[in-house]
Amino acid sequence: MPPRKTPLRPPGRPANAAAGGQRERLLDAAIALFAHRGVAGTSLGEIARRAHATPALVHYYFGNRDQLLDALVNERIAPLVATLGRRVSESGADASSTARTFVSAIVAMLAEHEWLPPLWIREVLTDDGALRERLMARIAPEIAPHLARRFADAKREGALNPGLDPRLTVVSLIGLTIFPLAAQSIWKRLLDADDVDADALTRHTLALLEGGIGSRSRARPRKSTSRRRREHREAST
Amino acid sequence: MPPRKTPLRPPGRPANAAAGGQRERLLDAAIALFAHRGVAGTSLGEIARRAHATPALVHYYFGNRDQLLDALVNERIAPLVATLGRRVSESGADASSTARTFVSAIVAMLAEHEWLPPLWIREVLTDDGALRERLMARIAPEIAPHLARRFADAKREGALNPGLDPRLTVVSLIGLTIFPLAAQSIWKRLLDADDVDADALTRHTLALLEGGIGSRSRARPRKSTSRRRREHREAST
DNA sequence: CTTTTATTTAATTAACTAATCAATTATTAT
DNA sequence: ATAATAATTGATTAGTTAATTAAATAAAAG
Repeated sequence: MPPRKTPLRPPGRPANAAAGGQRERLLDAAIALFAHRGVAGTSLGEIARRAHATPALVHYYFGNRDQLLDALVNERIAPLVATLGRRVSESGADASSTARTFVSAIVAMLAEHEWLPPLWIREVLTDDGALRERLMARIAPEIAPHLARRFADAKREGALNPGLDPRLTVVSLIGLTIFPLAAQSIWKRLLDADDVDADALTRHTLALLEGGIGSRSRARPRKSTSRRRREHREAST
Repeated sequence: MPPRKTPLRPPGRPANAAAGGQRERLLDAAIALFAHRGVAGTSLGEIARRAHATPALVHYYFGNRDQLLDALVNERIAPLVATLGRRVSESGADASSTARTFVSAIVAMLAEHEWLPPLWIREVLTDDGALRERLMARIAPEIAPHLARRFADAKREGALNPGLDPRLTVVSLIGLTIFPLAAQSIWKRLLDADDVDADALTRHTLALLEGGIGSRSRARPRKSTSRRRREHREAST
């Protein structure tokens, strides 16, 4: 009585070649959906549907949601972070160049894998994010503390802006990169900035890190009202 | 047959005074839960329970989830943003002082209302966030474009670091403030930075905006033809 | 005393969702 | 060829949870 809608694909093992890489396709679908609607908001069935497969197949390959997440972290995220870590630790020893390398590398990486910023925001930044513990335990410690140590050393040697906290400097760098990429759709609409691409973001951010917000080449309008007492710094070039 | 567990409170209007401000308590509970588990991840029943009320009461006051969100935005978020907007637009006309005012004011505001950063991250930044459209439509336009215009003017007058994009400058400022506050629990743990409070963040961020990451007082490492010039001055530890 | 307001309990309605099984077919190894 | 294994499906089950409404009740306001 239930008229078969359209037996899209009959059961049984499919004639090979066509079916190549179902598992990877499932991972792709999972990533895309997780980035869009969050891990908690995505059912295994949806993942399957998006990959033109069935819920049972997801179960076949991954067992359950948790193991799916493990696979996702191990096979898709960890390698990216490892590469980033390698690049940063190979960068020059001085703090500024480390920071520059980090910014360029992370922007490039996030721009190439556009699913990563939203996923990060949702599932790492968020208190009950499904990836937070996994990433905190395994991959974040490879980069952040390392950077913080470098900045602390630099500060001790007087090579860092003395007003900065080395640890917050790490946080600032992440805020200056992940956040803008994750929020793209908002500010592009709000500020009419469709023309801005990853490269422009990198250049802008590097300029900010290089010289701060104000222009060095001009006499600052002396503004006595605020606490701008500290005119000790030499605006040398 | 079902033995009445404990009729915690009998039906009917309660002896007044004790019950004052149920509605506000429901809003408080909603905010706290939304910040923790997200709007989609919070049932009206949970909100009620946290406010020591019943699901039906939520319905009585707000009708449905959507109207609850409206109330939340109108009564709790919009006023905060309006105040912020006022402060920024009253700030001095030059770009640097506007930026400084924005940073101090937004950090103070977010630190005072700790539910706001996580809520923002989850429900505004996120593609399907429950607050995105509401905020984009009503309150974001009051601040961001205004700032962008100021920075654009400043750049034209040579009062802004010429490497900066005025629109991205707005984005950077937000990334430097909301993000660190939203991610506190992560970096405090990861970087062992429990001592850092909102004030320290403000100072750090203002210093970064003032002078960038490097120290001005030192001879810059002469531009060695490429960055391959990494001598191992590797400090201790 | 009547009406309105605030509040509860209980019932109704409406979904999904994850997980597992048994059946089915293709491929590979023998 | 045949048997074993791998890949895949549809169907079923059972568990969960949520929003909404209706009816009941008590206090407060008029």
